Order: sequence, then structure tokens, then C-alpha cells
Amino acid sequence: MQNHPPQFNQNHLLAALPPAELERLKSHLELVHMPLGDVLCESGGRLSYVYFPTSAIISLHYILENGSSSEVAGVGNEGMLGISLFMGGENTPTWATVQTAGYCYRLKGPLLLQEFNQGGPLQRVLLRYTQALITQISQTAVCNRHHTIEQQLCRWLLLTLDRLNSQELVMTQELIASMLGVRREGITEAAGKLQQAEIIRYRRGHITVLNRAGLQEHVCECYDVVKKEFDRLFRDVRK
Amino acid sequence: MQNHPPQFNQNHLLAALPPAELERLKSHLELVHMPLGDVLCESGGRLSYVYFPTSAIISLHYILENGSSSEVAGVGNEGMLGISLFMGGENTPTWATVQTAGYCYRLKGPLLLQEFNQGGPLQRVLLRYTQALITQISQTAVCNRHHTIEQQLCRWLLLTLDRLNSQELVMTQELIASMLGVRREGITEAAGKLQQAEIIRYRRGHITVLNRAGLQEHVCECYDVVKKEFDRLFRDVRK
DNA sequence: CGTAGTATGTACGCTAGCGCACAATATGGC
DNA sequence: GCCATATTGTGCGCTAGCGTACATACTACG
Repeated sequence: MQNHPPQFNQNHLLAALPPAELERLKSHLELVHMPLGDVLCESGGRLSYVYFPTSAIISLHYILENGSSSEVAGVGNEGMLGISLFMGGENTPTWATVQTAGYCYRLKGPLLLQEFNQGGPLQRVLLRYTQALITQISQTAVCNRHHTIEQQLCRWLLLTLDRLNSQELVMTQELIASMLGVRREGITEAAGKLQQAEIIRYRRGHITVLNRAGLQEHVCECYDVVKKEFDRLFRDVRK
Repeated sequence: MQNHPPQFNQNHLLAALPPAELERLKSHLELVHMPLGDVLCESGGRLSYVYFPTSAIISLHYILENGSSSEVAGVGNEGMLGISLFMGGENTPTWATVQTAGYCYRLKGPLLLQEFNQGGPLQRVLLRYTQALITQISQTAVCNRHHTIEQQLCRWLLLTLDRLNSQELVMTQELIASMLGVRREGITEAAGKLQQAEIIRYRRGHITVLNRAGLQEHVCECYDVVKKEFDRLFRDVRK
């Protein structure tokens, strides 16, 4: 697991800011630990802070009337939670819960808004991130329609892996199922196949990835699309 | 069909601008007719213009490696095409094609960008729209996972209806199927049920909605969520 | 060290939607 | 008015994933 003390630049958005800009924000950035399962925002709820994860992962998901749910995107150290604060409307129908315990830096909403409205590099970075998030959500929509549970599991594992500095995720099959919006048994079956192929190993809430390349052989194209889009959008973000 | 001459304020985003702002843009807004099937943007392609539909409807969709496709959102008179121009990155993996022929006002990309960067009411309106678009895409993702073809067809018909001033859509079942990312036969079946219930009537590429309330009885919650979110975000947009 | 409770494995019938094949019917262009 | 073509109807068998039920196995905690 992640034992390093958190650093500002472990969050890619903070890291993408010009040093002077980050320096200015530092005194307002508060480090907080987020426990697994913590609900940061319910549907229609208002966030008081925006969160920049370093080691935590937050899941953006919807809960339907019949109780079933689906993740539309995850937010890890590549992003932030709380875009509705600067996009307008202040809240969304989305839920946000902690999917992997860890640390975030947080910033008071009004302060972020004020900074955003300066229109400088921070605005640029946040809008780019929002664009990347849209791609992620869109790809989830398409993937939900056309790809198998096994493919989607691989996508989800890879995206989660990219947000951690570890090959092990603390995660029950039940939880993964609710993220993907499928039955727990569906995950048991798909994960069983991957384990037989010696791509992953799991025991009661711990999944270890043995062979990342193996995941990439089983994943659908959706992972690559999202990954490349994030890379592309942040490669030249400072220009 | 729509025989009125197009007006600027038929597009809700343009209508939401303060009169002075709209006045300033008018001389740059060019009215163009968009024929059915026109591809405005391929995956990774760059738009030279942004488009504000009045009577046209544009579909944002993905095409997968295996050739299947799915719409992630539609853009009608409630919105605009080309958010990536101001969000950053200039292009996206999304395709944009004309789903219903009609008119759009278009604006040169660099000009829009310049206006956006003023940070005034236009920026506010465009960001709010983007937020609403995110809700629409998210809801599509969830709907794809959990709802039946019939429910999704109703959602799609209602959303499309809201963008037209007409009860009749010019639309083959084949086209609807490719939007929803399902088989054409699936649409034939679902549409058959709706026709038997006297909710719609169709003949070779023309669908007439006889009973809008009937559609709302068969639709899933997703329609309402999207609809309400658009209403909410634009109710107070000028404040 | 035993046990309660959580997590995972497995089985079975069921349904929605798929893929394919082909029939039937409408419509616009000649 | 006729025909080529686009559109819609229908009928298979098939599969992925669902819902349910219950068995097993791990592990944390007393």
C-alpha cells in the first residue's frame, strides 16, 4: 500500500499547475484522509469542498429508483471531485463515494470558484480535466452497451491500477459488481477466469494483479481510448 | 415540419444570452442548413465551427472497432456542438452526425474561443450547458446498463420530441437502432408495442407521436432526470 | 482456538436481446 | 403504373447475464 507521505504533486492536476500558482494555493489545501465507503455527495447534494485525491479513489455513480447502481466514472490522483462548483449549478444527480480509502487535498468551494474565475492556468487545467472526464463517462456508456463483463472488469481494474502505486487493490467482488452495475456472481465468474489465467489472484477482498499485460489482452478498446485521451489532454496542458 | 424562418432565440443557449451579448455575436452567426447524415466531426477530428441548432438535431456517438455504435448524447436547439473548442484539446473521440435535418447557426471556432475567454455571460452559459451535457451522457451510461429497449426508445423519442416543434419525426427504425446501439429488430418490436398501444404511429421512416403522456408512462426515470437537470441549470442562468 | 459473520463458489431456470435468414410491404423515380 | 430499393415484419436458435438459493471457505475477533 501507499506508505509515502502525500505530496501535492501526487495529484496530476495540482502537478500541472505552474509552480507559482500551486504555491499560492498550498496554504489553502488541506490534507484529509477518506475512509472507504464515505459518501461525499448524494444526488443533488452540495459539496463544500473540492477534492484532489492523491491516494484515495472516488467513484461517481448513479443510484436508480429500483436500487441498482452504476459507476459513470472514477476519480483518482489524475483528477478532482467537484467540477459542478465551477461548471455551474452547484450540484448534480451524481453520487460520490470513496471506493478506495486514502488521502485527498481539499479546497473550500468558494475559494476554488474565485480562483477559477481568474481565468488563468487553473481554469485551463480544470476545464481540460472536465473534458477528459466527459470522454471517460462517454466511454463507460458505450462499454456498458457493447462489452462483456470480463472486458469491463479488465477495464475497471486497469483504470483503478493506474490510480494506485500498487498492484494490490482492497476490493470485494460485491463492491466491484455494484460499480459495474452487474451481479456479484458475474464478477465471481469473470474474476475466476482471470485467476485461472494467472492474471490476477484474489483472496477475500484483496485483488493482486500478477500480469498487467494479461489484463490488456482481455480488455476492450475502451480502456485505451480513455487512457490516451487523458495523456493527450495533459501532455501540452501548460502551453 | 418546421416552416418558420429560423430565429436566433430558437436556440436556447443563444436565447439565454443578455441581449447586448447576442447583438454583438449576431453579425458573426451564420445560418446553415444541415442535411440528414452529414458528418460534422469524426473521432479525433477538428471542428472549424461551433454549431447552435435551431431545428437540426446532431447526434454525438462513438463507433467501436467492431463497427457497432452508440449515441452518448444528442444536441438540439437546447445546446451546441463543439464544446471541446473551449474546454481544451480541440477534439474528442466522439463522432457528430446530423440525425435530423434542419438549421444551425454557426460561429467560427477561434471567434468563439476569444469570446469564451472574456469570461462573461457567454462563458457562464456554455459551461452550464456542458454540465447539463455531462448529466445527459451519464444518464445514458446508466440507462444502457439497466433499462429495456422499450424504455430507452421512449426516452429517446421524448428527448427528440422536445427538440422539435412537431409530433412527427423523420426517422427509420434502422437509424434509431444505431443510435441506441441495439438491433433494428429490437426497435421494430418495441415500436410495435407502442403502436399497438396507440402511443405512436409509423410508416416507412416517419414516426408520429399520438399520445405523449403514453410515452411518459413507458419511459424510465432517465428522461426526467435529464429534463429536470436542463431546466434547473437554465432557469437561473442569467443571475 | 472456535465461531460469527463476511466473502466467494456453484448451480439452475429464466429472459432480454443477439445474429441470421428471409418474407412482406411501402414508396419514389422512371 | 411499375419496379427497384429501402423499410419493416417475423421466426428461428443461441448466449450473456439475471434472480434466486444455498454451499463453502476465509478471517477477524472474542
